[in-house]
Amino acid sequence: MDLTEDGPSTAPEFESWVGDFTDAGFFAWMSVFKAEILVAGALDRDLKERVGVPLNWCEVLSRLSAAPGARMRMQELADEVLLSKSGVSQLVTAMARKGLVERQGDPANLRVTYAALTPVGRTTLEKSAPVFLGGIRELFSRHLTDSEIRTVTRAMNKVISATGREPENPDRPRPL
Amino acid sequence: MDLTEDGPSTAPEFESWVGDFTDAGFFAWMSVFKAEILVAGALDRDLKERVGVPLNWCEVLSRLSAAPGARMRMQELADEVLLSKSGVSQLVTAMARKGLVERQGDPANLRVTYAALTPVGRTTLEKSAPVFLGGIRELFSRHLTDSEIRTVTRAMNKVISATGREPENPDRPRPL
DNA sequence: CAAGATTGATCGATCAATCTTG
DNA sequence: CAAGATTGATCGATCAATCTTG
Repeated sequence: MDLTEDGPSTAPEFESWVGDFTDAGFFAWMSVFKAEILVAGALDRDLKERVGVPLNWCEVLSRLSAAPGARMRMQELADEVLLSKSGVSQLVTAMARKGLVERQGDPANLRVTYAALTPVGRTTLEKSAPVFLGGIRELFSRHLTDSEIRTVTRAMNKVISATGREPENPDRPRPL
Repeated sequence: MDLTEDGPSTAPEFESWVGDFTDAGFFAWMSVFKAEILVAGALDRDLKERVGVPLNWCEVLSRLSAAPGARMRMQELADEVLLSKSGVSQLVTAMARKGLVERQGDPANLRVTYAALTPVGRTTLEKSAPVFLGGIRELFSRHLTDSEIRTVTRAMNKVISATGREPENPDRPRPL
């Protein structure tokens, strides 16, 4: 914990640096924490019920479809969906069992494995994407003004960057 | 999905109601999604490493300490920490095994069970709270302006309310 | 040995089934 | 029967260990 730098909303100097369960930053965090869990949960139930595919799978399908050749290295995929290497390995195994993705080796570099979208996977993506996007709108963005959407995005992207990860890049969108 | 009502950021009528992976609402959601996962993960690792207690446990301790009599019904606790009934039951069993909480029956109503904070639990809370709150500041609120904190809180609380849950109430804070 | 990936053990959470009390 | 809680089966994710290739 570095106490020498001051952020934008640091408490006055005569207060403890720790803050307490009553400060505004704490409630802001709690609001993000709860909103994410509730919306992601509802989204996941929706997708399972209406398309038979969990939120995670939907994310993977959408990322693969946006990648060149509709495929990605396991490592890279793990990074994008915020899963561990082993997590992605198991996930891809499960999705492959359903025929949505396919493992492909690279003859030029025998160390890497690609996860590749199959035609069935693409069809499933086309079915799930409207539910996914509609859910995000109904559960989340519908309740915010354009200005709030901009502020929230900017604020959360700063938080993401501070962890050393890349925020989502709107200039590299995911076409359907 | 209800298509008859219009929210603040609905697309123009000539566009599909579904939106696509490129719209601002989608990127706002992704930013919240990622930020929550990354911050909660870092917070959890921090707490485990420095206090030997996961984020969930810390939440439970803090909620119990804020409750009248430092105890809550299992049901109520489940609701506050966004876990299922069985989830809380197992969680309390695990925490009780470490002596942090205690199950208490109510002689007046034999159906309910209380989870009560023990003295050891209170000591653990006092050790973990600074790490918890410091982590939130370092990982999250430090990177936001006061104005962003206010906007994010208001926006996420609207989203939470729309799911039918209660946002955190700053007028009922959690004293340490 | 480092990079990339997988496997097996384990942990945490949910769901469905069950139990007890009002 | 409904409310409150727990138990057992199962699922998803991680970590540590292992395997293969550069």
